[in-house]
Amino acid sequence: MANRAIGARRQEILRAAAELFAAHGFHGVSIEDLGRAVGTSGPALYRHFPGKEALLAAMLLDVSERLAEGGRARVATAPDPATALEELLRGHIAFALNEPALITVHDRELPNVAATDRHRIRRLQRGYLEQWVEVVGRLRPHSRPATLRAAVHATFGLLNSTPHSAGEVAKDEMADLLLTMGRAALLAPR
Amino acid sequence: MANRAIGARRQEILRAAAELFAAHGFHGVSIEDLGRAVGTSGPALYRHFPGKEALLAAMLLDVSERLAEGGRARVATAPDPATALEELLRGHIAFALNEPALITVHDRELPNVAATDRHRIRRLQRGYLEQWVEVVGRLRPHSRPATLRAAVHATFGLLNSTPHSAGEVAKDEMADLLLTMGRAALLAPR
DNA sequence: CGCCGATGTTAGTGTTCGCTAACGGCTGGT
DNA sequence: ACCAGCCGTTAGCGAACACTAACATCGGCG
Repeated sequence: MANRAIGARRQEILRAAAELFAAHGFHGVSIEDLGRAVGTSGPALYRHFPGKEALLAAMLLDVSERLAEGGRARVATAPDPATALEELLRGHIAFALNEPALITVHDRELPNVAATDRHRIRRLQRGYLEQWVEVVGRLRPHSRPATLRAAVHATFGLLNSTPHSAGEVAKDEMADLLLTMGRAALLAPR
Repeated sequence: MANRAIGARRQEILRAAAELFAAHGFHGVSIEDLGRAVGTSGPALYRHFPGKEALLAAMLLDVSERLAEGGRARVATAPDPATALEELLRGHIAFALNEPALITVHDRELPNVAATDRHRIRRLQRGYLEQWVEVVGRLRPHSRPATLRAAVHATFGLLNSTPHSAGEVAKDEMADLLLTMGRAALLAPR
């Protein structure tokens, strides 16, 4: 069985596509560009994805699932809300630092996928956000849910800004910095 | 003199273009789309801008200048670093809340302008960032400049996330929330 | 050997894009 | 009245785009 490397090409394409989409935007990357990035030329991609839009959908679906699943696992094993928040922060920061291109595409290109996939992805994203809201809500019982949602969203903006300031600061220090800033931002208002 | 409304059409086009670029990305908007958004059809735009790219450049240049100039004015009249930071935060938040489309385009579409304009815009952006770094540096004298730059960048990410969570929370409350979160994030690490 | 599924190639199709060309009114100053 | 400049229009051009069609290569297995 050659199942060993099944989908290996797919993953390689997705990774390369993430870099290109992050750098130039979905509409700024052509099928030819995508092919060239993995050593083939153009239409070879249609052996792995039904189209450009479907490729983006697969990518966003994967990211959203990984974020939501990772968050769930971390929250489930945390003994208290404070630890849960700590874990959510660490998980998200690790993701943002290790796969900056994916994070960038994840919060920019949703409008470019077909309605069916878009709804599934949005539900996953909302589920992830609600995990955060619930945890922070226990630490800030006097804040309205709408306020909490806005605060969590703002925190995502903070954590996801990593790709734009890469390189200047070592990864470990950056992780510490983001953790401190994120925690302070989320818990400051009360 | 009809100088009264000189450039009025230009401004109208820029405003409409900002909305479209923010929603669909630079490459996701056609000249026809831009024309339709201001009631004309397509090539009429070439009476006001030499091309699509130049239109984006004009837009980004304007935003960057307004941010840098606004920051300079606010810092200059502040009696101490703490007040200066407060003013920088308030200014940026007001901008982000009042012109969310512009803020979005401002930190996404820089790569899409020609090299000459890109360099001018980047210098303005860097100047704005350095104003923040200098102010925060006085409040955190033990932090390295690189760390401060990363922290300020992350704060911009936090403040600019507004467009993505619009509507759920009233503008005034959102402004307060962002101010508190931004200040806490920037001052937390020491 | 022969076949088959997986994965690539090049050529070509219809559409859309940014932009130019050529032309037409409307308006305000002399 | 006339003209100059501003601001629109439609038609069309060449290039780039997403995608399809038809064919080639190759490894594993009966």
